[in-house]
Amino acid sequence: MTQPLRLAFMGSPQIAVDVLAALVAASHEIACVYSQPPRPSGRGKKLTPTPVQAWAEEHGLEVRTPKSLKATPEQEAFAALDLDAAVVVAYGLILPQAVLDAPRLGCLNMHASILPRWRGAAPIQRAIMAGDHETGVDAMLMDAGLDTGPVLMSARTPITLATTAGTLHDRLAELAADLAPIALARWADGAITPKAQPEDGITYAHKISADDQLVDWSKPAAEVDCHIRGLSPFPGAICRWTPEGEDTPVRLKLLMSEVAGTSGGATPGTVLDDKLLVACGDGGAVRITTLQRPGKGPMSASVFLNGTPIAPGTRLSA
RNA sequence: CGCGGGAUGGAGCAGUCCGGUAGCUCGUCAGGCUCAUAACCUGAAGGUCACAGGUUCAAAUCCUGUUCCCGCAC
Repeated sequence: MTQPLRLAFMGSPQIAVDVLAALVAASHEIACVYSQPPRPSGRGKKLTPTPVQAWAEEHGLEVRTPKSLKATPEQEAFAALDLDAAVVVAYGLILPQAVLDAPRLGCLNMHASILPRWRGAAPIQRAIMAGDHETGVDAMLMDAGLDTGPVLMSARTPITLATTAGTLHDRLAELAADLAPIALARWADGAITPKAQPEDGITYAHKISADDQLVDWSKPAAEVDCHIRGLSPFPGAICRWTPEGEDTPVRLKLLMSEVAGTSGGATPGTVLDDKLLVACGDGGAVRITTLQRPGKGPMSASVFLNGTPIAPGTRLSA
């Protein structure tokens, strides 16, 4: 193994914590941790630090939470750390050129897709939603573009019909935590030649919007299923259901499903049996197996239906 | 004080507005039917209705306070 390196770590969500922990375990010196500033969140709208900040403070690491790195003083403070390298995982801030150039070995980013596919904010969800059969983690050298830098190393993992954004996230976090120290060490040793990303196959993983959550029943069953799994458990695929005898639709969050049966020509969105088999657009159908309603936690469909039967013929909308 | 929902046998819910016998679906247990079953039939067990006060002849239900849980927002 190589010499310990003097590093800065930049990241915000849980997946970044796993990588940070791996770097600490690999005996690198973490000179400073950067994370997004605490935001009002959680019930009661309390100011909550990011998972990375919380973890770093627990482990006695210095934490900085600037709103932006555009200001010269911030950049000078960063340069003054006199770093070998910075490791960036889902930080959420743009790194100006001055920051990218400051560390001796540059800035390494761990990205949760096989680039150039799914550059951007939500690669995990987008890969499942698009029906990809494989994804992975890339370690790459950052440049000024959005996830455009040359790739150092990759780790791949399959996506199956049982994969959700949640399980995939955990799997990729593991891979990223394994890969980061290795890629860093080999890069520091000069053992890797960075490989420019292919020109072909570029896609962008745009942030999930509220509209992206809505289920479009007119799509083929397989796509509806991927859509549901790709947004589970967060932020969740949404459809609306109007209980019998009421006017106001209830927002249902669909968390797990499987392709099953046929629509028999029924209008997409029609419930076909008493176990939440829903007609889709290609003559196929999807069975909802886990769901959640407002004010309640996630529930398997059978449990949900015990207290809230939904009759065949009921129409679900987006 | 960000907004909102909730606490009722083991699970999910109704009942609360308009106080008066604890209800539904499922599970569990026993028995039956069946070549057989997660199917079907019959029966049974299991609840201080979150907690504490108050009003009342009478409170799951009305009033006051408390605790705990959850959704939205990320």
